Amino acid sequence: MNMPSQPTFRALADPTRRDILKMLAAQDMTIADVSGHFDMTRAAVKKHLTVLSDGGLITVEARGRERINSINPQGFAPVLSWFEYFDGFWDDRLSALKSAIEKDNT
Amino acid sequence: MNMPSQPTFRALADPTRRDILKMLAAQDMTIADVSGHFDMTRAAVKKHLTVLSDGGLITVEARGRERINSINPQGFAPVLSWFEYFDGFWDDRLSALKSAIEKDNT
DNA sequence: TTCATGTGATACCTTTTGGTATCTCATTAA
DNA sequence: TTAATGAGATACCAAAAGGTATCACATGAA
Repeated sequence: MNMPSQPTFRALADPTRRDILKMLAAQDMTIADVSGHFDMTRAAVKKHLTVLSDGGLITVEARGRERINSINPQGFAPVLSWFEYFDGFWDDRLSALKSAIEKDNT
Repeated sequence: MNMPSQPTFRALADPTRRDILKMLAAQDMTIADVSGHFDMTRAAVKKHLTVLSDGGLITVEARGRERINSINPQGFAPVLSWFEYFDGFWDDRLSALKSAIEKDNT
């Protein structure tokens, strides 16, 4: 029943795709919308969107001749559950990790 | 002050490297130790360890002619803090996400 | 209908990536 | 001192990844 997590990790590995996810978190966008924010061809953006879709991180819905790309929160589950594996080993180190996150966000 | 997160995301993108991290979570290991668990050359494993080190996910300490590889919990901070960006957008969807994680772990 | 627009799909190119083979160096044991 | 052992470094290779260029197709507006 577990989704394979590899396509999701792979989708997150590229900085352009992570930027796209941030944009889609703010609002749904067509491919043309997304392309307008990057210095690359629409075809390249389309490829990134396909990878994101394969990773389950976005969903695509047709509306007329447009394709609405939306972020899919559930798609993050495989990654987050993978991280949870380590919780058991970090009983005492976990607080150090959390403070590290605080610093990183400063 | 922010560490660049790209090397970390990149390090996590490979399934072999994620397996190595799980092994190192259980116990520190030399390169030979890690290599014993995979059907690939020591040189290939060494490359993976270098990528993990570049991503800040492990630390390496010399002990005699051996190199002890240890997991570095703080190294996960850039990734976890990246995920936190989305929390603001998922105020209401967050519960759906969490239940999705539960399912994924079943 | 006619034409512009949003998208899909394919071929092609360059760089990166994951892997092997091989040689060398440093350290430890005999 | 002399092996044997653990590891680093380099060259090399095939496949995957990120990108462009280009053509085809469906939909909406005039």
